[in-house]
Amino acid sequence: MAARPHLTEREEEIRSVGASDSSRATILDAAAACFMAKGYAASSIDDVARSLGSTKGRIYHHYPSKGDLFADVFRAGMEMNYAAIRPVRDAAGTAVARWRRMAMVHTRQMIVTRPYQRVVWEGVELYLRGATTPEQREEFARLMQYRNDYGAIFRQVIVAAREAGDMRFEDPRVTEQLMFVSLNSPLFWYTPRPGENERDIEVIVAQVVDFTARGLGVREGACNG
Amino acid sequence: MAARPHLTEREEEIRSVGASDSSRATILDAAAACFMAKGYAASSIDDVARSLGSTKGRIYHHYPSKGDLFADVFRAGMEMNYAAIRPVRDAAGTAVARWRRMAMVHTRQMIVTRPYQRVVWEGVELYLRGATTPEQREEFARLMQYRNDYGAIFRQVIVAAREAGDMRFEDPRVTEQLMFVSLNSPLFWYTPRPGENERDIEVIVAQVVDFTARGLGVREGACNG
DNA sequence: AGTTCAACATACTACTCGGTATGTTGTCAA
DNA sequence: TTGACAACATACCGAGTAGTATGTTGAACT
Repeated sequence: MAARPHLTEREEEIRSVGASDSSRATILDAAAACFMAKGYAASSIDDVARSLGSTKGRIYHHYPSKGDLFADVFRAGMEMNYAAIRPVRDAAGTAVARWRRMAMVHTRQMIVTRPYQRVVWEGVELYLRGATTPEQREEFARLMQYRNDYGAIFRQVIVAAREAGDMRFEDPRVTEQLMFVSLNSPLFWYTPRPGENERDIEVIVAQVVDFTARGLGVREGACNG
Repeated sequence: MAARPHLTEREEEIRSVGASDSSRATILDAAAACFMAKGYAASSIDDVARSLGSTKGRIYHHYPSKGDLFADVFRAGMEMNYAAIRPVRDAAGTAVARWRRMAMVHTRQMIVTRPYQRVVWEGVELYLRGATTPEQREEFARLMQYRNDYGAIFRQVIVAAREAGDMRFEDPRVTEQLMFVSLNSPLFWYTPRPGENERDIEVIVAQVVDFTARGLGVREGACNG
């Protein structure tokens, strides 16, 4: 009988924390949607709360400030990206083949988790513009580091592909920027159509990745599987 | 003696209007810089005025509202783009050669007139998000038309190049988006270095255009001049 | 049954910002 | 010299907003 209460205690602790996390996740979704729709500065906490049918109290119970809420959406978006490319980043095959799979997964992410990814984009801009309070600046710096590491993964792969003779480009830094801007571009021009299915998305993803692959100078016939 | 006063009158009218326009141009520059630095929503009229060493009165004397000021920066940015590509858009040569010159001029514009072009970018986003008042919406609609016409010029050229067998891509609409996102990308990652000259900019422009050209499937050896 | 506490809602404050109403000044025509 | 007007500056108002302080409630725990 000593183990049961202990187990139940942990179960309920998990369920309790899970309930709180569930509410936080709901807030996070609403915040992502609101920040995407109106941008950070034009979005008010009341807007987010209204879209939830709640009031500010709920949000300030979970987040100390608007900036922290935004940062958490940023973090969640980046974690989604890491989780998405994890299965393919260490897969077997040539560097260019790995890159192609990573690029497709990444681009699909931009479409499927668009609200979060637009917050990531705006978060990067806010940081680069220095539009952050000193306290938030170090948290944003961590998130930027997180994001730069993600970029470095791609950069390593395309540099390896270039060394293997399967890509050709000049400055890796500039090329990384061009690559991400291309792969991320659905953030700005993709709008979900009613009755759209996964096939339609795959068609778009293919075009985006093909364009970017050619831009990176992928050798003709190198891994078109 | 009848012609002299008339001439002087016109001269002074021109000088007078020119002085007013000069003040407006100064305001426009400051507004573009401010909107670029902080974004539309986070920029206040007082911010713009402060950066001019003036007060709100000066701005509201020339512009009826913050939105109109923003729209005028938008318009000015687009006019710069039209003026920049005018000499090359109707030049002789193949479509792909015309495209390359247009692309280089356009990309250079993104770097040289960056504050204005970032406002153009944000203006497009504001319109697409519907973050405009009903009155401003029709002015923004005109500006969007203006911008879409500009995009159509490029689209016609790349479609012609494809028909000539010098490019290969699928959906022209998607491809146009990808092309502009690539060419515009210096807006987001270029930062002027101290002591940078025109050569350095040309190196960047070349990389951006090369990447985009390959992305558009420009045939190997087709116009690398 | 009573206590505690998480998860909110409500009420309020201090402050910013867009816009307006009005005052001031230099300039130019008559 | 004097009105008129453009080009601002100054003073002010109302609306919205981030953040806080406090009230409320249902559920778990004892």
